[in-house]
Amino acid sequence: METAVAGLIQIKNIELCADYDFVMPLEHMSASEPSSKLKTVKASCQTCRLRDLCLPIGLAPDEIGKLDKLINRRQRVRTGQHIFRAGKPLHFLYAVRSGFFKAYEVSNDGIEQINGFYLGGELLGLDAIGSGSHQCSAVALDDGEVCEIPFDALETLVREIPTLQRQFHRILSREITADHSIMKLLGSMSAEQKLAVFLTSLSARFNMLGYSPTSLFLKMSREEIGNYLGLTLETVSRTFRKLQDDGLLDVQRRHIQIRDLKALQQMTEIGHCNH
Amino acid sequence: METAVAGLIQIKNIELCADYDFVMPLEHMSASEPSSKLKTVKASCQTCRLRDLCLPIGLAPDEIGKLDKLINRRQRVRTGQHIFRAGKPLHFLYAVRSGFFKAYEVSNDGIEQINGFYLGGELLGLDAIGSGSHQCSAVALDDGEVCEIPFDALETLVREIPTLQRQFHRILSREITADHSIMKLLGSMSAEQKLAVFLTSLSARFNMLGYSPTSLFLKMSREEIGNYLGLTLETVSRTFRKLQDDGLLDVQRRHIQIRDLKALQQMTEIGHCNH
DNA sequence: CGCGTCCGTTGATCAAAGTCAAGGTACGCT
DNA sequence: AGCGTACCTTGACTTTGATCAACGGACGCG
Repeated sequence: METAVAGLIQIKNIELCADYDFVMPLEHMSASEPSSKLKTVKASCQTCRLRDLCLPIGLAPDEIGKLDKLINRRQRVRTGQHIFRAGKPLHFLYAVRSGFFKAYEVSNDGIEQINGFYLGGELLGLDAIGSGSHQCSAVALDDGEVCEIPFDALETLVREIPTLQRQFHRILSREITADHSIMKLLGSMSAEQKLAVFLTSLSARFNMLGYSPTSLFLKMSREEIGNYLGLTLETVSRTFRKLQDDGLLDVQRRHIQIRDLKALQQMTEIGHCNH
Repeated sequence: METAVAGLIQIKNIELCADYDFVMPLEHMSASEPSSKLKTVKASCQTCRLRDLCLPIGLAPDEIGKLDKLINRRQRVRTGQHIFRAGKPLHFLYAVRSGFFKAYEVSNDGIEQINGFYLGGELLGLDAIGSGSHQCSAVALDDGEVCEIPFDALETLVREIPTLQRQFHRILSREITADHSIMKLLGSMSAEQKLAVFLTSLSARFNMLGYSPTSLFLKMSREEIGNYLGLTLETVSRTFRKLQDDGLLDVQRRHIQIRDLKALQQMTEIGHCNH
């Protein structure tokens, strides 16, 4: 459990990046977001430690410079704050620099549906491009930072820099393939498999960001996990228990210690699906 | 039931478009596809009746001309033929001109997962952009035609024509939002709701193409519907029965006559979801 | 420090959909 | 025409996970 806590701290540390001055704190989200106190700083892909995971992959230094000029600011976001809301016009895409975000929709019957969780290096707001307004809302489940990318300017730059264009298309396409995996999960996996996929996916993403792949601190509740995986919160809880009893995990509420990552990954593949 | 058959015939008619000469029949898919006899013709967006649904939306006539130059051919595809296979490198995207297509993946445990069904005006192969090779296979469930769009050339043209760029990005983004709807469906709807969504979606798409929104001829088996919706084929069959007993449908195997579209659409929204 | 709230756990019960099995129907092929 | 196969339907039974309910621990706040 001490290690789990260490994992947590590590996750939080990603946002520490010394070489930027804070520009004046700014009330960004006006009336509709009374609790917002988003600090903004000049963003820089040049020195961002996520530049090999994010939009700038493969860009030459001068091209990254152009991209930097376009991304005017980096925003600090506190837990519980929204970066955008469903229905609002699309002005920016948001690149996650640090923290942990949830994208969700609320249907007119008032039921929430979580579309995904987003970590460092991932892009939020792509589903808004089709209609020009955000389909989902995005909220921080942990303190973090996002880079604000003006969409129109990005499209213009994308026309100038083929490598950037290619990368942008890749990102859009990968969002599609990721959704296809989730569709497979939702349509044909048992509760146990779903949770195994969920954990191994988180594990891999944390690992990519340089954190422990086995010591996870979950930023979301059991209910949110269940919502995302098509399960009830009780089933999520019981399934965590089951995986713990089988010796695959140590579960201490939101601190998850993966004891047997191999076995978890195998559960992901093996076809004891239903249909 | 006669009307259902009429619907079917109508669907097939879309591929009749008199003003193109058939170029020589061509063995397109070489060794791996022994049954292929794909005839190809010069494609033309200019005169395509789907130009307001497809990639050329909003383009000026001269811009459509440029797009035409790039899309070198239109291919006839017979029922059961593949247009591409998972694992093959991405050379082309395919715009459906007519017919009915299924995109699916087979995981290494041999289980098929259907990602979607594609009708006229829709684009196949978008999930290949991320990795550069096709993630899924695409097969015709009915005779039809597809336009072959060289992806590299498309990216180049997209850089030249902002309107085309915008439209391409919209299409990619809409694929994402469509997948999100399916995720919601898979994660939180009852069998009855799933089928209602499935039918109303098909109905709307047929309608958009100019066909009857109430008289559907399904090109896929119960098993394929179930696979897509996260149900077994038996449940699909029973649920069709239930909807028929409730007076919403007439079901004659694959001929579906929608008796109460309004009611079907309402089932789609109402929140007797589970979690 | 003590209280209240939120979140997670656990148990008992129930229902929806999966599984297994047995026909039935349409359609293509010889 | 007759046969065979693939697909669909229907029934009986089982199972997984949802639902309802009670409780317990952690944390924040007065």
